[in-house]
Amino acid sequence: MIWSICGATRLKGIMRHKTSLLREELSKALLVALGQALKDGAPSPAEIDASFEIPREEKFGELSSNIVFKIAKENKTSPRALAETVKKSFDETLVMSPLAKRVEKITVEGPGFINFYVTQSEKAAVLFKIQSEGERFGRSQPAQKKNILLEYVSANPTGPLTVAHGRQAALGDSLARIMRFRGHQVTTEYYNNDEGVQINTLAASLRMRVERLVTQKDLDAEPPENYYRGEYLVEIAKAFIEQYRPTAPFEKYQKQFQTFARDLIMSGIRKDLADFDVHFDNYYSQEALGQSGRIERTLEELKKTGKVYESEGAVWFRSTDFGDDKDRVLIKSDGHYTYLTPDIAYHHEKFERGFDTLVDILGPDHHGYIARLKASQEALGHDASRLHVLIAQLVTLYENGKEVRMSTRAGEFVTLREILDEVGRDAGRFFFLMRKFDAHLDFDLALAKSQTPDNPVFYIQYAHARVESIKANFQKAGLDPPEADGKVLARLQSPAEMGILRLLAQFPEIVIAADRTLEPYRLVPYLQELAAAFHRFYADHRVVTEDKDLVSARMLLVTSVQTVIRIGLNLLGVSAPLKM
RNA sequence: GUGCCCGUAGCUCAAUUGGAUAGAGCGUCUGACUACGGAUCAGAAGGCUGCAGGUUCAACUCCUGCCGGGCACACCA
Repeated sequence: MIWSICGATRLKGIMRHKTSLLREELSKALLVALGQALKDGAPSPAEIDASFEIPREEKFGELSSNIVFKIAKENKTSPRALAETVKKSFDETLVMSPLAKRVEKITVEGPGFINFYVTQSEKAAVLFKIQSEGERFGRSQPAQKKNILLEYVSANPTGPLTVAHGRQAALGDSLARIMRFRGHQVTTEYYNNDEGVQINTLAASLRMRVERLVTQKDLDAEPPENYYRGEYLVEIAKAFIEQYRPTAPFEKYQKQFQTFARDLIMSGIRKDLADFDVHFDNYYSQEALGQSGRIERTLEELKKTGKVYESEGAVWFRSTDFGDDKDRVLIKSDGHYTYLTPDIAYHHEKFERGFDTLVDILGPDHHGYIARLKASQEALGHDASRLHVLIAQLVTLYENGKEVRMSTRAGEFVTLREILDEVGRDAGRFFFLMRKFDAHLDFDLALAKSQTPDNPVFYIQYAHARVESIKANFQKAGLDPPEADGKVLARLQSPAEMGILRLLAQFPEIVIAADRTLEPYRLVPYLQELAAAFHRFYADHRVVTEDKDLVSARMLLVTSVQTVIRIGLNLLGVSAPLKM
C-alpha cells in the first residue's frame, strides 16, 4: 500500500491548487510591467509565455524570462536597460499584489535575463500537489489530444527477436506509456509480415533442414547463401519431424512448410515480448490485408491520382513528385508486389481507421524507406507530417570493454531472449532507453548485470526502496500520522531539501518534453538526478527523530520523491521495487 | 558519387531545441560508517565542443566549406 495515498497524511494547506498557475500569474505581471516600460510595441501574452524557461542552475532562480532580448532592438534600447526598467516596474506592483506571498524577488542578471525567485512556501507547495494527485502527478493536459496509432517491432516471423528489436520494443512500449499518461489515445500495433518472399524463403529453409535431418545427409554443410541459416531452424525442423513424420518426396508438405515455421516463430516472438512486458493492442496480418482486397483498392486510388505509370514491364509510383529521389516500383515485371505496395495500403488503412497521428518505429536499414512511404500517403491525400517514422539505431553489446560479436557465424545473432536471461527485464529496458533512439547505443552487459551504484537502474531503484525502509522505520516508531501545513513545511530549509523540491517541481515539464519529442530517454537523466539528490539528502539528514513537525515535513518530502521515482520508472516500463 | 545521422573530458553520454561560468556517470587520485539499508555520501584533477569562416545581443546548437566516422541508396524484404 502506498503510504501517501492511503490517507495517512492530513493536508491542512490552503495553497493546494495554486502552484500550477504561478507561471501564468508571472506572465500576466510581466506583461503589465513591460507595457509600462515600453508604452507601445509590447509583446503578446503567448510570446511572454514562451520566453519562460527553467534555468539550468539553481542560483538563477526558479523561472527565467529572456523576453527583453526579443524586443530590445525594435525599441531601440539595450536588453540590460530594458530589463532594469521592467524590474523596477514589476517591483512597484509586486508589493500590493497577491504574488508577493509567492515571489520572493526578481533580479536582472547577465546580459538581461529576468530571473524569478519564489518563496520557500511556494517551493514546498509542490509536496501538496504530489500528495493530492498521487500517481497522476505530472499528467498535465496536452494542448491537443491526439488519437495515435503506434506501430513498432513488426519483425518478420522468420527468426527470433534480436537486441535491435529489443530496443524498438522498449522504445515503443515506453512511448505508449508516456503518451497515454499525458492523455492521448494510443493504439499499439504489430504488423506481421506473414506472407511474401521472406516466408517462402523460410519455408524453403525449413524444408532443407528437414530433408537433411530425415536423410541424414549434408548435416554440417553450410546452407545456401540466400536461405535463413540460423541454428534455430534446426530446432524447428526437429519439431516438424516430431509432428509430421515426413518422408520423401517432401513436396507434399509444401503447405505445412509454409506455415509451420512461421507460426512457431511468431508464437516465440509473442512469448519474448510478453516476458519483456510488451503487449500489443493489435497484431495486424499482412496476409489478411491481402485477402481483404485493400491492396488492389489502394492501387486503384493511387492510379486515379495520375502518379502511377508503367515502364519496362513494371508498374511505378512517381514518388519523385513528392520529394523522393527516385520513382519506386509497385508491381514487379513478374507480377508480384514489392514490399512497399502492401505497406502503402496498410498505412492508408491506418489513416482511414481515423487515427490523426501515425508513429512507426523502424530499424536503421529502413532509412531510405521513409521518403517513399510518406510520398505515398501524401499522394493518397493524407498529411504526411502526421506520419512520424522513428529510426532506432543499432545496438552494440559490450562485455568487460570488449565487443560481443553480433554475428560470429552467418545467421547467428544475440537475441532479445538472451538479454532477458542475462540482465533481466528492468536493466534491459532501462539500458535500451538510456540513449536517444537515433543514436548508436553501446550496451554494457556487465554494467547492466551489476548490483552496484555504478549501475543507474539499481541506483534509482535503490532510492525508491530506501524510502520504503524509512517508512517502515517511521511506523515502527509509532508516531502519529504526519500533519502537514505551510508552517510544518517551512521546516524544510537545507540546500539538500530545497534541491529536491526544485527537482520535483520540474517533473511535469520533463514528461511534456518526452511526449513532444517522442524521446523517453529524457526521463533517465532526470531520475538519476532525483535519486542522487535523495541519496545526498539521506546522507546527512535523519527523517525519523523526536522533532514532530520536522518528521512530518521530511516524511512528506521523501514519500513524494518515492512517488515521482515510481511514476518515472513506470513510464519507462521499469519496476519500482520496495525491497531489493 | 548522392542523401541522412554523428564528431563534446581518457571512456560512455548530457546540455531545457539559440541562452548565463559546456554538465553527469565510469575510470584516476583523496576522504567519510557505534544513525532510518555504506547497494550510500563528500572532494580533486580532467575541455580551442573535429577544423575554418558566417548569421545573432547570445552558437555545442542555425548556414557555408573542408576533415574524420556510420547508415542508406534493388523490379530485396
